[in-house]
Amino acid sequence: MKSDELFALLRRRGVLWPSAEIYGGAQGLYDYGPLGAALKRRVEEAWVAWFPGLSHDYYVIEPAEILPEAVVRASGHLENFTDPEITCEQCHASFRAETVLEKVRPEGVDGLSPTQIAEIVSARQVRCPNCGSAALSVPRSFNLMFGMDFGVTGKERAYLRPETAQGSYLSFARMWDVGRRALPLGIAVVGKAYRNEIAPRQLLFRMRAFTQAELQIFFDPATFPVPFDSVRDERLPVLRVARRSAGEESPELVSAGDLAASGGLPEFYVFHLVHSFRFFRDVLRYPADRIRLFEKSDAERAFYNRIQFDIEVRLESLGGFKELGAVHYRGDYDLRRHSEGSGRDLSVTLSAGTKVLPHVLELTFGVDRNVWALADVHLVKDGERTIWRLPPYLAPVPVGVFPLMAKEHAAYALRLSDDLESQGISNRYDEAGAIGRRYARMDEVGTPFCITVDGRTLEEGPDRDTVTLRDRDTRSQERLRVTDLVARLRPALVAPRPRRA
RNA sequence: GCGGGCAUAGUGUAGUCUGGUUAUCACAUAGGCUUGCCAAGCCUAUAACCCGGGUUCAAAUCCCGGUGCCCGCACCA
Repeated sequence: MKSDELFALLRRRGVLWPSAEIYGGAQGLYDYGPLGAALKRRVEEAWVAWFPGLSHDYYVIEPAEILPEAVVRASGHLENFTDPEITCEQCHASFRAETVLEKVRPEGVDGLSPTQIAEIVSARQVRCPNCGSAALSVPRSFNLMFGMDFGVTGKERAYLRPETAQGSYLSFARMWDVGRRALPLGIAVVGKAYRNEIAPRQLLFRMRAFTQAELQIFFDPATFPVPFDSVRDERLPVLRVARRSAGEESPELVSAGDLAASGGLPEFYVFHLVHSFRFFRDVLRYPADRIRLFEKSDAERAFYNRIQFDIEVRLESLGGFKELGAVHYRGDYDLRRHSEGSGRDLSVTLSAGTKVLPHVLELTFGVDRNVWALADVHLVKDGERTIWRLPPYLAPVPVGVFPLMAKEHAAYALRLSDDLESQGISNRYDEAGAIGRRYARMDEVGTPFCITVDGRTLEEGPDRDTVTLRDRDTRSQERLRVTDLVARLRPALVAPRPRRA
């Protein structure tokens, strides 16, 4: 489905719509409706079960969304989260200052003010890379963070967090004591991050307020033991830098063992890459042949990342592979910067007596992007019917309960709906229209199971208190006792989780 | 940010060029009749010209500004 059509469907069904619509909308902001909010919540729950579920020493916290200026100065966001831009007055093309100046100033423009950049442009007679004109504008400096006054004096500055990870770094010292004073230690955050994007576009793929799920694993660089044998034979669809520079865009299947042995990647990194891949393939159920692990080159990744693979999924609506998650080996950059910035030594003493500044492995996941991808991948047309083949444990409404005939079976069906709800089976009751139309409605919102109360349910005899259970994907029906429903449904509604190391 | 295109019920649309009756049609939604396990049929109802200004006797239609969406460029620590 193209993105327009998909978005129209999601709007109509109450999954998602533009924010502040009655005022004409606000760029880069979207609201989730009932179905979208429920779906997003289930995706977050599945993520928490899977990633923080990898170890007893991984914790989920909820840090503040507002960062004092000192924090973003230390993290580098204040100076680096900006893009000095130069615009050509002649042809109206615009470029990063760094690009325009790369010949006359190969060391880059970090730390230069817009005025200094303008002076270099005029002194060196730099011309537009596009049309050759000398009519280049003074660069604007634009910080991608939302800043605000903080406190009553208005003198203090603070910023909405541009990524959730900072909260984990800030909490590390406290968590070292709350946890077992051992490495590895994992700190996960699921929450909003904010970026004042220049050109928000492609719906949920570049928003100004978006939800990230990130696990920061702090570890001793000398040793990060992982049960590597449990993943050694997994074959991963990787697209490495060497293969990319040969012009290839399709991934090749390489075993985890080979990636570590001859591929030059540490075992702990490959281990977590496998678990990330499995989450996308086995939990979100994106088809394996639509997933690729895209290695970022030195030039492409942030300077502090030592290894970076983006997890990409091919989306029909957006016409190509899109980044939905990533695995970053960030080294000791974060704790070192915050040690320097705060004056507090964040290195720790291990039980063996050695003192180390932990390194960070970051597993990051874009929640909103995956909500969109789950629609793109699993929402399919079958003739006249539209079916959202979501994994059952992600379905916003997992169960529908219908009376075959409203007049005769409604009372029983309503009671059944209530009973299921109180036993933790979330469901929707519907008696409007023909039964086939109700099934179709539920197919479209991804409900995997529909229960129908009919004449046999109410009759005396062997079928008393039995109902039909209809499957969304096969459309097959089975007849079973009402008392067996919960045991039958519950296992399908629990997201998978890995075995703990 | 730049350039181009577009904006009509919940959704998709006709009408705009060439200003003029009660703004077209389909689907969806709600109610009724009928039917009773996969979007059936009939009747009825709800519901729209993105926002602001201008031109005109008269604006969905022409002009200006804004907002939003799409495409390309640029950007995405």
